Amino acid sequence: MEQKSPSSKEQSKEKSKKKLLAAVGKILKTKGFSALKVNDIAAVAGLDKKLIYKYFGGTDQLLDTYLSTKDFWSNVKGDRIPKDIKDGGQEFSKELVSAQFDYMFRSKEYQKIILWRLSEQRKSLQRLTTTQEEVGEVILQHITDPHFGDNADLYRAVMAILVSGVYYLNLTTDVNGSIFCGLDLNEKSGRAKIEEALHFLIDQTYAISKD
Amino acid sequence: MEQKSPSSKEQSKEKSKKKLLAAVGKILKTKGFSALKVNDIAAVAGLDKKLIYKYFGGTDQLLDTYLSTKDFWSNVKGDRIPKDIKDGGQEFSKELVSAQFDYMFRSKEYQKIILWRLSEQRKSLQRLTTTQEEVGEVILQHITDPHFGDNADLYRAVMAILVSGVYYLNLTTDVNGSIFCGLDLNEKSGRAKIEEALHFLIDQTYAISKD
DNA sequence: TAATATGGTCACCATTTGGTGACTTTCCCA
DNA sequence: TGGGAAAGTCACCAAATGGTGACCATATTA
Repeated sequence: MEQKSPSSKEQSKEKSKKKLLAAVGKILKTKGFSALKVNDIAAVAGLDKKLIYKYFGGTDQLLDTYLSTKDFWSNVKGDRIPKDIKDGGQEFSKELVSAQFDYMFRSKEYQKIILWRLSEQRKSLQRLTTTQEEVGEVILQHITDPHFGDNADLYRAVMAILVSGVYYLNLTTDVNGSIFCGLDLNEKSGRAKIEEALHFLIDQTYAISKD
Repeated sequence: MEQKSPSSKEQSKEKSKKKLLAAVGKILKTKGFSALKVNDIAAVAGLDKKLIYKYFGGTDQLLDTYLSTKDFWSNVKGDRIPKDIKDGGQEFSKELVSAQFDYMFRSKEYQKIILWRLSEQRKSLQRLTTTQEEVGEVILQHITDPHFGDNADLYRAVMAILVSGVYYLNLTTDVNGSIFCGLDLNEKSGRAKIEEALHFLIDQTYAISKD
C-alpha cells in the first residue's frame, strides 16, 4: 500500500474538515447541541458553510462524523479490566463508577452529549448507547453474573441505578443550582459524600453474596 | 369582595387562555420543549398567535404561566407524610422513591419538564427545583437526619443517587432503547427489578443505624 | 340603538436559518 | 506554461419563525 504524500490542496481540505469538526465540539461544549446550526458552525470555524455541504454532505453528516470520532469508553474499558479478579468485581465496580462520576464531571463535552442523547433520536447517538451496553454486558456476564448467581439481576439493577444517578447528578449540577438533597455537587465535600455513598452501596450489594 | 359573574366576553377570553395553556402541554408531551414555538402553539390551540402576545405578553410568559400551574409535588408531599414514624422514615423513603419512579414513568409531561430543566435556564423551572429541595429538606431534617445522626450525610447522598437514578432511568427509556444493564425498563419485569433494588439499597442504608 | 370596548383574525414585515449556483483563486500536472 | 480540477468565497433564494398594525365581529352599555 503506497503512502502518497498529501498535496497541499489535500492538506488544506483536511485542515478545513478538522476546523469544522472542532467547531462542532466547541459549540457543543459551550452552548449545547441545540446551537449546532450550519451558519454558526461555519462562523466558528472561520469558513464558509458551503464547505460543510461539500465535505460532509450536510450538517447531519457532519454531526455524525463528529460523534463517530468520539470514544467515551476508552477511559473505562480495555486496559482497565484486570485479569485477576478475586472479589467478584467488587473493587472494579467501585473504580468504574467512580471513574464515570469523575470523568463526566470534568468533561463538559461528555455531559452535553449525554444530554443530547436524552433529547434527540440519532443513529450515531444510538450507536454510543449500543456500544456502552455491549461493553457493559461483557463485564456483567464474565465477572458479576457468575459471582452473584441468583442475584445477578439485583446487581444489574443496582448498577443501573448507580450509573444513572451518576449521569443525572452531573447533568443537573450545570443547570440547576448544584444543590441536591442539601449536598453541593460542585464542592469537593459534596462530591466526596456521593462517592462515599456509591462505594457504600456497592459494598452493601456485594455483602449479600457473603452470607 | 363581590363576585361579578363573568360576561360572555370574559368567559371567552378565559377559555382561549386555557386553550393556549393546554396546547403548550400537548406539544410538550408529544414533541418536547424545543417544539414550543409561537406559531405551533397557536396552531394547536386553533387560535391566532396574536392572542399569545395579548394575553400573556409573549411565548416566554405563556410558558412560565404554564409551568407555574404545574405542581409535581402534590403526588408526594403533604398528606402523604405520615405522623407516626417509628422506623426513621425507612418505609416512607421506599414509598417516596417508588412513587417517583412510577409516576414519572407514566407522566410523559413530567419527563419532558425534567428534561427541559436539564437543558434550559429558566426562572420558572428553577423554581421547581427550589420547591423540591425545600420539600425534601423538611423531610430530611425532621425525619432522617435525627435518625441517622453522624451518618445523616450518607443517607442524603444515597437518596441523591437513588432519586437521580430514578430520573435518568425514566428519561432514557423513551429515547434510547429501553435496555440498561441488560434490563428492559419498559417491561414490568425490568421495572420490578429496579424497584426491588431501590428498596434493597434503602434497607441496606438503614441497616447501618442498627448495628 | 348607537358608541365603545374587546375578543379575535388577517396580512404583512424583519430576522434567522438552511441550502445552492456562480464565481474566484490556487494548486497540480500534462 | 496553460488548462483543468478542486479549495474556498459570495450573493442569493426559500422557508420558517417571531412579532405587530390594521381591521372585523360582537357583546356591553350609556
